[in-house]
Amino acid sequence: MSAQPLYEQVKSYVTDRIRSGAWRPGARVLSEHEFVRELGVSRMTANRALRELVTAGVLSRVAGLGTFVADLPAAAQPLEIRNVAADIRDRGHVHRAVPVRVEAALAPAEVAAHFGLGISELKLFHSIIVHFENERPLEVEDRWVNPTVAPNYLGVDFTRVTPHEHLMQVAPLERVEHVVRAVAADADIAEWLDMASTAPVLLIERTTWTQGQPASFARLHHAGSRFELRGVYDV
Amino acid sequence: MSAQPLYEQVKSYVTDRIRSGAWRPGARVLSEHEFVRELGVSRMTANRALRELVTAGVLSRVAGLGTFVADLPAAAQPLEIRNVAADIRDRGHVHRAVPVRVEAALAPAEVAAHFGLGISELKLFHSIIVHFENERPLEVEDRWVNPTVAPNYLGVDFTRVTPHEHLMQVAPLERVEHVVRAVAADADIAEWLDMASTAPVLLIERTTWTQGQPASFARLHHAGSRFELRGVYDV
DNA sequence: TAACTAAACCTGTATATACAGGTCAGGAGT
DNA sequence: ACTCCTGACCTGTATATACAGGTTTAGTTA
Repeated sequence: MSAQPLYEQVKSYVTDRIRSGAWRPGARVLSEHEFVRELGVSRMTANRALRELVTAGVLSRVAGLGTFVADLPAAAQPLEIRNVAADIRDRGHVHRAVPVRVEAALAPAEVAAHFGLGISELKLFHSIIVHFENERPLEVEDRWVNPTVAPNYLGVDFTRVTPHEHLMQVAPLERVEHVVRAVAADADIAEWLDMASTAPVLLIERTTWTQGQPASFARLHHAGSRFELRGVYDV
Repeated sequence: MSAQPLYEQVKSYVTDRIRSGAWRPGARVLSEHEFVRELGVSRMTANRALRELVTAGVLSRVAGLGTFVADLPAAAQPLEIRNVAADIRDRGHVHRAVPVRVEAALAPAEVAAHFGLGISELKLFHSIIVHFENERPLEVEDRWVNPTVAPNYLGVDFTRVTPHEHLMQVAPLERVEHVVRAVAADADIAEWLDMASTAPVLLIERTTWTQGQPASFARLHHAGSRFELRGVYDV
């Protein structure tokens, strides 16, 4: 029929009016039955359009009351954390990974805490890998891995497979948590990232769980001058 | 009938198998007709469940081929940027905003660029506000505002209304862009945030558009030791 | 052998219908 | 004046049905 599906046209009908200011936050939008009368679509089509705008955060609905423009469209803006290796290749640049350390080691207390361990005798797998973009260091990946989840971790060739890719292969991902902070580089990080000591570093801490147990805890250090996170929110 | 809607049960049926590892990334999941036969639901119910898992990034579908477990469930992990004032109050703490500067001024070149202006004669509105959490400075909000969008900006009492709240009131939000970086504090920021000069700062740059034109460009400086972004991804 | 075709799948969209249950206003009864 | 009930309207879920169009395989034809 037309270029766009009907339910997308209904969504545009709503978002156009929100963007133009005709419908302001908190205002009531048409009911499903009103869309049926006004636009000549079926209720199920109107329902799908409105439901999808709810999951997108644009509208909010109360059964029995009506549908409303969401109060705070900017309350929580999403940002994207992406895979570094894929990111570099997407930019058309050359990615190279250099393993600095691959070992079994006792985790320091603050790392052990992420695995739900106390001061433990258990050795974890530990890897430090420097990721280069066109031969400039971009990220230092300092990762601790639960040996029961990835028993062959120490034997992986990390110049060809990233730790994340290996973990995804051996165990299904169940939950990922990220914390982003700005910190000062310590001596090691500064050297690996080829920058002045105490220079600002964008640190992403990523904890992953699989089948109910912590699988991996990674600290991703990025040179502040060479790395940024981006996010765009439309409508 | 049961506690959970049918389509949610179908979603759980799928995510349970993905979490357990029975269905791995790239694997084919049941077709809609197979769900009808296996689970005794209608095709529309199966369709809704699978469609919602696609928008959640868990599955991917190809018309004519089938439905598959998404290859990279961790390809792009969402992070949340939230409203500072609301964030502080959500933690049960006291928020106080102190306007340091509210003026009309010529924008420096790198700010003017965000408004699509060259080296311009046009004065923009400019505000610098320090946000305190329990009397400790948490964020310095350095914002430039398009006067045509918010003509009364300079008259707002920023101890009571945040600039963001005022902008939301006078103009509908159309697009928001964020860039997150780690930078070293300059002398002013360090003083306002009560920390050592050149200490690491988590900088969020937020540009907003309304009705096709740039409305506001804000630099949100956060003490690295006191601020973090968090995001959790499940299933 | 190579090219075309038909059948059997698949997802994507759109509709009519049905029932459940939440919310509110107004009227009936105490 | 107050309570209760009912009816109108709302969203939420579930189904059967229909048609369009993509993909693959098998079979047929040139």
